[in-house]
Amino acid sequence: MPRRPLPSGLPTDRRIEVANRLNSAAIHLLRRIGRDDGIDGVTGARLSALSVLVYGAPLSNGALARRERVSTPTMTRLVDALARDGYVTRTEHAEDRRQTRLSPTAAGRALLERGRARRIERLAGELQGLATAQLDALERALDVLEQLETTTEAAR
Amino acid sequence: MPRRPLPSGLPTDRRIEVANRLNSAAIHLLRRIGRDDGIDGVTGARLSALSVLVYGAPLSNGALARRERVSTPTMTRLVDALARDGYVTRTEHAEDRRQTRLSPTAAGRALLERGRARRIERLAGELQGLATAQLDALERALDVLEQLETTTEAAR
DNA sequence: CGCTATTAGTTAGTCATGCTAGCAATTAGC
DNA sequence: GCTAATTGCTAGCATGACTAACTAATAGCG
Repeated sequence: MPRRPLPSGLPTDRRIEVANRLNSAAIHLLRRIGRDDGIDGVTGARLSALSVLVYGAPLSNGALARRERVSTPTMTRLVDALARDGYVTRTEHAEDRRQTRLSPTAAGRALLERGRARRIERLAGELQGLATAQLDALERALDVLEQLETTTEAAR
Repeated sequence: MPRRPLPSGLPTDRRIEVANRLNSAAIHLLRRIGRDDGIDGVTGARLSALSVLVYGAPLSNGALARRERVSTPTMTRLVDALARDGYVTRTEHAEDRRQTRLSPTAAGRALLERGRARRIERLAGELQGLATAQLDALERALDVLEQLETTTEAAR
């Protein structure tokens, strides 16, 4: 948890300072909410992939991997786990049998929509103590980060 | 990258929505800036630990683990890597020889202060296109997240 | 038509990070 | 001085990321 000005007091560029803080904040956030989710077994990476499916199904493995910015083998394994746990189904593509059509199951949708995954509940619980203005601040930053993501994506 | 309102349009609690977005944003952020950093070999978790040391050295392994909220074995391994790469030194504690005194080297400080680590450079580069108001928004959210962290810490 | 090239997905093997359990060394307490 | 607690480390497990290489299917071209 980097405290603001670096101790040596160098005129560190503001963007670098924000970058350092973002790095730590993201790591600490994910650590706090944990990576295994006991009963439902839905870890962060799996949840994130599932959320994309809920918004945009059906998608092929490759398309989902690109949206999530991971390699296709990585996505294969994430989908393996989600399918094993009954949150996602794989069906054949009608025209191109090389592809897999991925879709969320009802259970998969429910998991996301009701914030049922343990890690999300845990995080939401932490947010409970925040004032409305602070929640607003988080939302505005998320808008920026998500926009950053799409522009970065466009540029690749 | 969860697009805002869930498709089914359930009156999902606002905190749960923010929690979902935070989860995905953190995961995507860390993925984008990469996890191995080639030449300098300084990954996210290592950088984060190093930054705590730069602000608060000397610390023992256990104290650093507590601040970073990881187990002591995990911290041992992070410090192993940092020491191997010359960013941190281990010395004996004068009074209690069970403890290790951890301090950053000059190289360790430089890495952080000048944003030299690849992942930080990469992230700072992405931030370059942002307007001042957007950087402000990020900073305000980071204040909230960092405060959240200390309060959560107090409650454990 | 048939061979080659491309594309999609999966499998195999590697590395970084987390964890818990258990050990050795040291310090503290009775 | 013996026992208990603390500290750090080693070992072994799981997840999630990657690249390389394989299989299956489709597309393209002579």
